[in-house]
Amino acid sequence: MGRAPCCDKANVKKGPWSPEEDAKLKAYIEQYGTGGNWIALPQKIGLKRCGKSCRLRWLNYLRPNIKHGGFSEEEDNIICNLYISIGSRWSIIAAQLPGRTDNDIKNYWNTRLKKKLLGRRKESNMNRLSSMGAKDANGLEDDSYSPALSSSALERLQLHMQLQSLQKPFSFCNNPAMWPKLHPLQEKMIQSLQSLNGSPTPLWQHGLPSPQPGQGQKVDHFYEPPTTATVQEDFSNISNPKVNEMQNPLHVIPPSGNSMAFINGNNPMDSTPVPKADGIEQSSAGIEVSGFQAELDDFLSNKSAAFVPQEDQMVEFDCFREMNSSKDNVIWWSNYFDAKSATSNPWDSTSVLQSEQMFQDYQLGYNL
DNA sequence: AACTAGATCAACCGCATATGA
DNA sequence: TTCATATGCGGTTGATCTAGT
Repeated sequence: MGRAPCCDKANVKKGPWSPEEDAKLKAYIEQYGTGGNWIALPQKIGLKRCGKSCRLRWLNYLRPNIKHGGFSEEEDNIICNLYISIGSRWSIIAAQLPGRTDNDIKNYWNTRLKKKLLGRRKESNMNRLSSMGAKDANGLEDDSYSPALSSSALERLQLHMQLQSLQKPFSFCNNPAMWPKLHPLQEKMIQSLQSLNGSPTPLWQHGLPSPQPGQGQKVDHFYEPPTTATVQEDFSNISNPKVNEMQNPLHVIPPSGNSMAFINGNNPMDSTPVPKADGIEQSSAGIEVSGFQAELDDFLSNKSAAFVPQEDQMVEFDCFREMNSSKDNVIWWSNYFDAKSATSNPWDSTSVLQSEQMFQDYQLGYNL
C-alpha cells in the first residue's frame, strides 16, 4: 500500500506553465494569499495543476523580487563557501541570497559552479603533473588517479570539512550567547571527555576563534584550516568508530541528510570497497587512503585558501581567488543569524527555516 | 543548412518532516 | 500517542537552447 497521491494525477496538467496559468496563480495569491493550503489552491483558482506544482511555480518563479541568472562573484563565493561548509542544503544557502531560490542555486551549482571549481582544479593539477612528468613513482600512467580533484574526492573533502566543523561544532558562530545550551547530562559527558583528553579547553570550543573583544564584532575567520596531522588523526579516529565516538561524541551529529554516511560505522576509509566514482576506486583501503590523502594533502597544502587565503598558497585551489575570496568574504557567516531578518520577506517561505533548521540539526545530534 | 553533443533550467518525484485532529 | 495530510526539500529528468562540426 503506497502513499496516497497528493492530487488526482489523471486530472492534473504537467509540464511548463502557460502565461495564462501564471497570471491566474499570481493574481489569486496576490489578492487572497495561499490560504495556507496549496492542495486546495488549484481548485479554487480553476487550475488543473497539482498543489505542489503551484507552490513550486510561485516560489521559484512568480513571487516578487525573484532574481534569475546573473550570479555575482560575491554570490558565487557565498555559495561555494556554504556548499563546502554545509553541503547541498540549498534552502539554507538560498536563504543567504535574497531573491534567489534553492532551485536556481542548485541548478547553478550543478551546471556551472561545480564545473568551475573542478575545472580549475583539473587545470592546475594538469599543469603540476606535466611539470612532474605525469607519471607516478612506479612510472605508471595511472588512469585511476585522476589529475582532477574528482567529484567524489571533493565530496570526501567536503565530508572531511564537515567532520572538522563537527569537531569544532560551533565554529560557524562566534557568539557564545548563541551557542545552544547543553543538557546537563551532555555537559557532564563533555566534562568527562575533557578529562579523558586531558584538555583544559572546553571540548566544544576547540577550534573556535579566539574570543573576540566584544560580541557581535566581525571575525577574521570562522574556519580553522586543518593540518595534515589533524586530518590523519580524523581518519584514524574514523577507522575506529567506537573510540571515535567515545573521544568525540559530536561526530555523531549529522550535518545533513546526504552526508556522513559513516555515522553508523560505515566510514569511507574502511576496507569495504567503495563504489567506483571517477576512477578513484582502489581495491585496498591503503591505496584509497594514499590516493585521497595525496589529494587532501595537496589541497591542505594550500591551507584551505578559500577560508584563510594566503598569497603564496593560492596557486592551485584558486577558484576562490577568482571569486575575490578573502577573509572579508566569510564575514557574512558571523552574521548568519542576523541575516535572517534581513533576508526574510513575507513571500519568502524558504527563509523561515534558516538558522532554526541549522540548530535543529545540531540539536538533533545532542538529542541522540 | 542539418545534425549532434553538451549546457541550461523548469518542473517533477519521492522522501522526510511538520502539523493538526 | 497515533495517524493522516500538507509542506518542504534535494535529487533527477526531460525539454529547450546553443555551440560546434
